[in-house]
Amino acid sequence: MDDRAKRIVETAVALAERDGYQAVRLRDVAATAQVALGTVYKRFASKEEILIAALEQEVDKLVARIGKKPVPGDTPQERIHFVFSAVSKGLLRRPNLGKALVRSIASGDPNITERVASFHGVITALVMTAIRGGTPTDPGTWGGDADERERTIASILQNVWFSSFVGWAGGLHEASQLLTDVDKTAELLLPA
Amino acid sequence: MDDRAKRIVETAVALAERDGYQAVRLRDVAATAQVALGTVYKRFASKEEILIAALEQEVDKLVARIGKKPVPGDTPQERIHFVFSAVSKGLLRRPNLGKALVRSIASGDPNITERVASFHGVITALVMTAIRGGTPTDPGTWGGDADERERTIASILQNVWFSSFVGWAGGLHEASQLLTDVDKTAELLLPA
DNA sequence: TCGCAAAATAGAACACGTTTCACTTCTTTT
DNA sequence: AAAAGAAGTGAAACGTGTTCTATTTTGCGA
Repeated sequence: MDDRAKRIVETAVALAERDGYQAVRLRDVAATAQVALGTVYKRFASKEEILIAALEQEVDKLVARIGKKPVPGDTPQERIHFVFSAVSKGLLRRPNLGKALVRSIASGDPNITERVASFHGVITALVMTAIRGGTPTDPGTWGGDADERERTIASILQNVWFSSFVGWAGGLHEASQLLTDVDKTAELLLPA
Repeated sequence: MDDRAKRIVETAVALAERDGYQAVRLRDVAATAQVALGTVYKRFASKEEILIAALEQEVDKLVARIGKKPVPGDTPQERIHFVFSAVSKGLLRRPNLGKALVRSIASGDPNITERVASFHGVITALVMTAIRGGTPTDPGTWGGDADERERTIASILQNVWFSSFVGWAGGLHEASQLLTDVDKTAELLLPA
């Protein structure tokens, strides 16, 4: 990502953080990033793609923060709690940004399908590492039949988390319910 | 809902079904429904609200179809499969409509929070009935402490279903994965 | 039936995502 | 250093959601 693209994404993040999705007006983004509107569209195909780029940036920061060390916690439950807590933190601390990103993720835009899939993939990898313990960015020993159950559990946890995240973004419940939902699910799915 | 409002929603459904969310152009809706644009906005605050009204109509049809009889199936798993199958059917059979409705549900628009909550409430009720067996529209004996576990399970199942639904709408996977995800979750959560 | 308030209408107007275009400014190649 | 092409710019223009207004139509109580 070149300099201009970085400024564009940073500006979009700042605007989303301050006043939410609808405040990310591309004319304002362009002006604030000191770039022409046409340049914005030379870098990004749409507003959604700018926000997805912002999401990727957040994910990169997250992985840089927690990906290098083994997931802390003595039980799968504790480690799962830690991972989802870390994932949620950045998004909940800036609610307007978080809601704007959810909206993009859930927009259904076919042009961003791959990047949304990649986002889900990163979360899945983190959760699987949390279940069995270890370091997220280590390949470890994956792929065997015995992983099937863990993969299913990771997928369920991620679905619960994501759905609850969307619910929070839509005003259905408080942020605290995110971790409550995940914890309850982990409790039922994992041997004590 | 008066006559004009009905025509508006019907038209929106028809357009969404044919060509998806972006094809629900309110000028077209108005013209096809033989109504002025201003009239559309007297009935509905926004495009999202029209689509949410369409969702409510679908939900009503669903409840009319499966709400009066006991949920069929001898085990909770079978009954859960039946309920989610029924819920998904109407939306998957008309994929463009389904995707348009998901988009509205997940839009995060605060003006529709209550109606989205009500939608989730209906699904939850159906699922809880499926878990213990019985007739959805019967009050039955709810609310005790012993229901807590069932309520949690229902909520998890619903979250998994919804998240998978959003994933399908975004092109992440095939429609068939919806029921696969739910079945796997039910298998892990419920005593055999 | 008359008169009036509410509802509906046609159409203009505005906001913002997106596209297009004519022009300028870099960068690279020779 | 000059030419050529790539990238950036400013501004206009288009589509569609949303709002506004002036006018007409409708329904209803007197």
